[in-house]
Amino acid sequence: MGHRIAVLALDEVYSFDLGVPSRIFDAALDERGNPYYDTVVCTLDGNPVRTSAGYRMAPEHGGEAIERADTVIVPPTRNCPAVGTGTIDPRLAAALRAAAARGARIMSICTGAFVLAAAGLLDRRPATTHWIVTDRFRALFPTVRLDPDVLFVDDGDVLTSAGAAAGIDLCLHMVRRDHGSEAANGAARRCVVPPWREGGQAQYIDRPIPEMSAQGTAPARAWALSRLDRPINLGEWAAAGRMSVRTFTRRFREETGQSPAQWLIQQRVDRARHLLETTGMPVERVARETGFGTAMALRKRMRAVVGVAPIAYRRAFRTP
DNA sequence: ACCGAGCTCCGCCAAG
DNA sequence: GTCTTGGCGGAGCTCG
Repeated sequence: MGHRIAVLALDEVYSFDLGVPSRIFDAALDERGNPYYDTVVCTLDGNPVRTSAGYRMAPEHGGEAIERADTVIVPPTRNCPAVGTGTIDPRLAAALRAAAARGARIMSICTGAFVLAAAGLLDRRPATTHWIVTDRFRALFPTVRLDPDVLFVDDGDVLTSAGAAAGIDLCLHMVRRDHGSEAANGAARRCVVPPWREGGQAQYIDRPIPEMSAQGTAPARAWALSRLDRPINLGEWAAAGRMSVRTFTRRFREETGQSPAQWLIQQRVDRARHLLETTGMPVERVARETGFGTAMALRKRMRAVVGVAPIAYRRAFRTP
């Protein structure tokens, strides 16, 4: 069996967040259609817990699922004691610490980060949580390097994500990290969600629903994607969107949460990943086709965004 | 390792 | 009065 994931339901767990991991991970399939992950929902002692939505959830697994898991996921709960007092049930803390100590990955969604922090798993480490509880979190856990502005934070064996839907982004990110962007794209397609948003993207976007075509920067983004292999400077890009440079950059950030240049690098890296995974194209050529120009520029960006060099990325994810 | 030219981002502000 | 636009310039970055 593949990678085992245990989603830990605590009392008054939010049912939406509880359901996200199994939905995404069950949709991550290899080229033969076999699942990469084995995802189960459990409670600490195997007993039913209340959900936030007025029904009880009777799990088929208890603490043993946590002991076996390669990844443990903590979704948020309503009236979470960790948010109120900064403390949690000692048995819960012990179970999470034991899992981390044996090398399991620990991940939280939304205010689940309070539980990880209360278990001492985030001390002096970078993390995020829902933007609305930023002050509360800082007051309770001053040693955690909280970044309230991003969708999720991947610190290797500890991953935290922002409010609700950012859990989807983090799950997709994990699939991508483990099995490459083709696998993550496949899972996203099967779940009919957008392929992904990068972790660094802003939590708070003025206009979350980018209006279709209308006015706005959407047509300019499409234009950029159609000529991604060529250099694009801000002036001509803004002109393509029929706006001044100032208005263009302003609207762009409002609509995407990223600056135009950041977004462009993101798109180019995404395309480079795709080419590295699905073709044997030399790195120099991949760099040209993705608008980076030189292999050196591509290497630099890959390292910054993905953390590995192009060749290493291909070795890890090329499907024969 | 360093440097300078050029580009990007964004706060500020005046104009529509 | 309020909102949007876009020019300006400084800080910071990238590239050769």
